[in-house]
Amino acid sequence: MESRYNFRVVEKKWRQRWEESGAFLTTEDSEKEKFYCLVMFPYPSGNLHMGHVRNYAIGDVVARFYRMQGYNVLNPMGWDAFGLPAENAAIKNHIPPAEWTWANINKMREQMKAMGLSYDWSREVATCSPDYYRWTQWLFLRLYHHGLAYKKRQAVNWCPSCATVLADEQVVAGCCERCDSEVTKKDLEQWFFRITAYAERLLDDLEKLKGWPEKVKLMQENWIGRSRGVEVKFTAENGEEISVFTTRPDTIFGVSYIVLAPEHPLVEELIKGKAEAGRVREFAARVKKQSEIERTSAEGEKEGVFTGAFAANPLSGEQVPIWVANYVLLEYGTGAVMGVPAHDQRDLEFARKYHLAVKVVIQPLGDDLDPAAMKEAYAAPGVMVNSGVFNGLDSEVARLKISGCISEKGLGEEKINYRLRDWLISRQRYWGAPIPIIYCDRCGVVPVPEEDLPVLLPENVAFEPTGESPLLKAEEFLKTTCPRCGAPARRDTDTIDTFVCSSWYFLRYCSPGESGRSYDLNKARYWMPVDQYIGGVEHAILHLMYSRFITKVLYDQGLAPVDEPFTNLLTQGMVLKDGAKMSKSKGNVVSPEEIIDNYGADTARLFILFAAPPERDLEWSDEAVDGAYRFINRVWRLVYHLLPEIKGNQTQWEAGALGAAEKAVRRVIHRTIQRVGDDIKTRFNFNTAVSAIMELTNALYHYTEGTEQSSGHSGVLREGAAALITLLAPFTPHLAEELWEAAGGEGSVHDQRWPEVDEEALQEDEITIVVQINGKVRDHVRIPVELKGKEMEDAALARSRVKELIKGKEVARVISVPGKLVNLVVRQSSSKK
RNA sequence: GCGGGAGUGGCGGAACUGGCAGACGCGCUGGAUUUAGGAUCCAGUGGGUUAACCGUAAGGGUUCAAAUCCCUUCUCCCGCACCA
Repeated sequence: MESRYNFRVVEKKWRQRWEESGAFLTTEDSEKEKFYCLVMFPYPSGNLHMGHVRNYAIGDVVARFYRMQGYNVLNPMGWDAFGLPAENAAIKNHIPPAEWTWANINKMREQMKAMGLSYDWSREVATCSPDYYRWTQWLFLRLYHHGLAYKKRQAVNWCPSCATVLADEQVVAGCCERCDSEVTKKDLEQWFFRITAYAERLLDDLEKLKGWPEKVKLMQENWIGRSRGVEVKFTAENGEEISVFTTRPDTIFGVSYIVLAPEHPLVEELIKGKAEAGRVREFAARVKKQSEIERTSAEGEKEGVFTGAFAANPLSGEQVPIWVANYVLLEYGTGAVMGVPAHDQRDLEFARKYHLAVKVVIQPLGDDLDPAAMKEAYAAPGVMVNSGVFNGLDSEVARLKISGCISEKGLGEEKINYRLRDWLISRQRYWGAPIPIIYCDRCGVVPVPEEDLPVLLPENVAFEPTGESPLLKAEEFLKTTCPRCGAPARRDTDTIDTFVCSSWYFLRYCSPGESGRSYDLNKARYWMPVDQYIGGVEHAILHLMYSRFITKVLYDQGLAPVDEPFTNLLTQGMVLKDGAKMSKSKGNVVSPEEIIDNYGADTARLFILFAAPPERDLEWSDEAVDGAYRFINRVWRLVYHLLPEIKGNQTQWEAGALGAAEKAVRRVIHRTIQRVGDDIKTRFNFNTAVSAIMELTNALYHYTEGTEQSSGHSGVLREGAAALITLLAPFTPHLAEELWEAAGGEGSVHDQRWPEVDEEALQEDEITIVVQINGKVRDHVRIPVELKGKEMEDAALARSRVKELIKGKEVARVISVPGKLVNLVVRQSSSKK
């Protein structure tokens, strides 16, 4: 063993050995309990960034830890390899997307390997490989055949820069999630997945996900957005029925107008022949042109026009004017709402602006609302007024009664609405899995038969900077024959949203080599669900909800062994530098390659795990990296100096015969074993786990330097060194492996069992407790551990310092907490005494 | 606006069920070693007139005891954004 640690040599040596020995290859083993540890696979941009390093370092600690706990651990890695950057590179540099992507994959795989991650590389998958996307296409067909994939024409989100459509989830604040350009609307015929059919289950099953952060569940809950209410039919003067959705049927007598979305199909009927027709059409045209942002921004001015038509309130019979306004969305509910200005803030604002009636139908207790003076709508419960037979009722009661009354009389029905929309999965891009659909003039839409999959992406295509998908011009791809009638037909030129590719990869990892099926259900049954999933919060809605949806669909068809894919979820924070996310434009990027070159993978891993708990953002610090590096060298030196004591030494000791210093060290050793295990397993607090290991290192240093040798000395050192090395193994695997070998350990440190806590070693005879006077710490006292109540109190009162401080005072009360403290509550003694 | 999270030394962060605030690390100060620097080792390091006291965003409360529980306010971060 060298006296100085040479990470370059050592890290390389062990990576080679692990690879040669297949140390991390995994197979199903019914004897062992499985643990599926998964980090979100990356898009192969070609370069690992610090966020990746953090993600994989965390995952690797978890995987290695559970392996040492005796679990059969699946820890795979792969590539979310379809996507726009490959196409952009093709346009810019004339490199085919496949070539570019595979080159990046090879580069990133090397970078990952340099981190010393314990992946089973034999299970690697890439979504752009035909062996994989064949099954993504198969998945599409499964949905298609079950009525869960359908095509429809509608105004969809269009990103002009990516020249493709986007799902609602991929539009962030009116901009493209990927490139930030402003999203516009385009009328197109597109493929959708009927995720709304699963809205209720996606919502209800959130409850099953005990191991998910509340925050993520809440985000999904809000996104799905369930609301219970009633659809009520108002009748227009021309006899047309207008359905409106409301969650507040109790306010129905307060309706003073009806509003339709400008795109509502009934608008044209209503304005036919009316003087207002021109103005309404003009208004509707203008609103449609508004971008998503203008239209939906909260501060946006509510605007509307009167249609000239009226409708009858189904309960009161009252005639109310029908308006068209920009704040009503066609896609939600029925695309029409009832306006109740007195009890809804938006309606009040609208009513004030256009001088519409305000009618109070719910009075707060002990107050009297004045409709003419109201500045804020009253949305809380109260007593019903101006509501016919419902007057005097509590509004909460009235809500149910009115709702019941409406459905009984056939005026409408109770309904649950979701904000979740169907998932638009068509993309007008080349670099994705082609949608396996054929259009035949005779047969119409024909799915590609499963045995004809994959529909291969043509490789001989030209990329031009027009933004148009090259598939549109790929004649040999386009032209095909109808599988049903054999007539000439053409293929769908769109590709499948890459989020579909990534919503089943965790199943593919269970049996990645399968060529005759998407995956082996028995193997999936063994491995699924993922026990620990780790990734960024940015996927809280998109990827995580899509994966849940796809898993449920497969489950319902008997194809997946579970209906929720991820048991536990850890969402890691970002890596920041100078308080901001690392980005090229800010020039605050720290390259993982450089850090690994200069300090080694173990240092990089240790720093990142130590600097902050995983859910929180992590501030990069060059100095702290030095600190991690120093610690690693400190451990090396410690073991180097202990080598003569520990190597080949088999001295045993009688526990009772140990000296006080030896007992103290053993206590630290076993407390550390306990703390590190707890921190990893129950709290993911790798930072405190590392700090505990640092304390152990310090304790061993102090023990070797400051103590005379006594009984059990070498044995205790050996125990301490072994614990230190094994506890470090998940964090700094190369260092641990080298030290393990140097210290004469058998086999690989990563095959060792996690050390057991010796409860006896934790026992203390004497402890220090705190003595408080009136809640302030005034003294400490050593007492036998088992002392309680009165005895503790006596020990405290026996202290001279305590005596001094309470002299002439009366002890009114004593609180003693065994093992912790004694608190004496004193006051000036009364003169009567 | 609604929903969620956070606020602790010079810095990153500890403090698990209310029980010694600041573990561990960085930085800093002093010392040892060294021709020197670096590296290493040891000691110290919340403020404070060095001892009372004050200190966990601010103010109030509950309690023998509050970073931790309750109320009010402020700041920052994240998500949703007219969802009827």
